Amino acid sequence: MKKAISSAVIRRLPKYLRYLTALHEQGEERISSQKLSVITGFTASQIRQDLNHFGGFGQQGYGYNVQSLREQIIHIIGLDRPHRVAIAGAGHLGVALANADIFNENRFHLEALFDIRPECIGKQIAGAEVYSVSEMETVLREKQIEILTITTPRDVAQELADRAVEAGVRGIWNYAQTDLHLPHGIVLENVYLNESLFTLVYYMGNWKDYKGFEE
Amino acid sequence: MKKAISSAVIRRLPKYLRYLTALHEQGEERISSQKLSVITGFTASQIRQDLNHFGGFGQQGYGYNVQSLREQIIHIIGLDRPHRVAIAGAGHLGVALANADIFNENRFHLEALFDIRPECIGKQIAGAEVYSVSEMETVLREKQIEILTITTPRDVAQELADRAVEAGVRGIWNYAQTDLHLPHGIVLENVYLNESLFTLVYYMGNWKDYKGFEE
DNA sequence: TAGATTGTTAATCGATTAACAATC
DNA sequence: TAGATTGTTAATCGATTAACAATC
Repeated sequence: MKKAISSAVIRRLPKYLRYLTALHEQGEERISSQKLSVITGFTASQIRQDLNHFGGFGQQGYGYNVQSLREQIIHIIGLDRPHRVAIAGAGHLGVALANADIFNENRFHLEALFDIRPECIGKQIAGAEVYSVSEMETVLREKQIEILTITTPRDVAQELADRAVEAGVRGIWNYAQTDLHLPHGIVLENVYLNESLFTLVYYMGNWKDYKGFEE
Repeated sequence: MKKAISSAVIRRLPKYLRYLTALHEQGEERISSQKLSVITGFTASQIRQDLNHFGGFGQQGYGYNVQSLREQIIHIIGLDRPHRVAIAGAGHLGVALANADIFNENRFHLEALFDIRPECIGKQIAGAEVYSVSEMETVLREKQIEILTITTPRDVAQELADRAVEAGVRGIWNYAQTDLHLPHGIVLENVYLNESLFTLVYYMGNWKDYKGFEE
C-alpha cells in the first residue's frame, strides 16, 4: 500500500491554498516553486516535495499553473465536496463559529446547533436552528451531519462525541479542553486555544528562542 | 549561549500542565514518566527528555512530585506572572474569547476591547470596556497592555498590529486569516481555524492516513 | 540493600534541504 | 536550441526512541 502522507505535509496544504487563491485574485497565471518559496517562507525544495506527494502538477521550465494547482489542492483536501456541519454548544464560541466565514465559503453547510438551555432552543443562528441536545441524534441522522463541532464545557464533550458518532458523524472538531477517545475510522481535530496562548506567553518570556517571520 | 529549546517541546508543555493539574486534583502526589506516558500518549523517554531541558525535576527511583512539577511548568511557561491583554474586534469571536475561561483563569487580565462600530463602543464585555479603535494606542499605553488579540477582518490586521507594537504591545495573538510581519522581539502566535477544519476534512476523506493507521 | 526510575548518551527514524538529471 | 524549472534521489539535519549507568 502507498505510504501515508505525513501530517506535516497535510497541514501545509491550507497555506498553499490561501496563497494560490491570493495569486489567482491578483491575476497571476503561473508560479514557480522559487517564487512561492519567497511568499510562503517554505523552501522551494519542500514545496516541490510536498506537491509531488499528490502528483506531478508542474511543468519543467514553466512552473505551476496557479489556477489548476489551486483546484488540485481544493480537490486533495476535499473542499470541492459539500460538508454538512453542526455545532454542539450555542454559547459565545458556538455562535462565533456559526457566523464565521469558514462555514459560508468552501461548501460547508451549517445545518444545526445544539444546546441544553431552554432559552436558546428554537432560535435561528446564522440561518440554522438551535435544537435541544436531547434531540441531537435524531437531527444528526435526519440531516445527515458529517462533522460535529464541539464548543461545550469539557465535562460533556466525550458523551456528546460518542452519541454523535453513534448517529453517523465521522469527524469531530473539538474546542473543549479535553482529549476525546473515538473509535477507529472517526477523525478528531482539536483546537486547544489555551495551548496557543500559553505558547505565546512562553516565547514572550524567552524571545531569544523565538523564530518568527521578521522584517 | 544555551541552545534554544525546540518549539515541539514548548507546545507539549501546556499538555503536561493540563494532565498534572488533573492528577493534582485527583490527589495524586507522585507520577513516573512511565505512568505519564500512558496518560498523555507521549513516550516515557520523550517526557524525561522534555522535562530535562528545563532542569532535573525528578528523583531516581521515585519519579516526579506532581504538585512541584506542576508549579515548575507554570513558571517555565510564565503563567505565574500577570499578563495584561486586549482584544481588537468586538465581534462574535472577540466576545467569545473575552468570555472564555482562558482569560479568567491563569492570571490573564482582559483590560480592553476595540472596535470601529459606534454601537459597540462604550459597552462592557466580560468586565472590560469597548473603546474606539481610534483611541487604541492611548488605551494600550495607559493600561500597559502586553498582548493584543486580533479578531478583526484580515485587511486591517497588519495595520492594527503595527500600531499596537508602536504602543508597547509585545505579543500578538492573531485570529485574522493573514500572515503578519512584525519587528524583531515581538512574538506572534497564529490561530488559523480554517487550517484546522481543512485538516479534519482531509483526514475524513483519507482516514487510512490518519494517525498512521496502516494496511 | 534491592528495586525503581531518572538523567543522559547513543541509535534510529523521519522530515527537510540540496543537488542534479530529465524535460518542457 | 538554450534557459528554466520541475521531479526525484541523495545528504543533512533534527527530533524521537532506546538503552543503561547513576542514584535515590
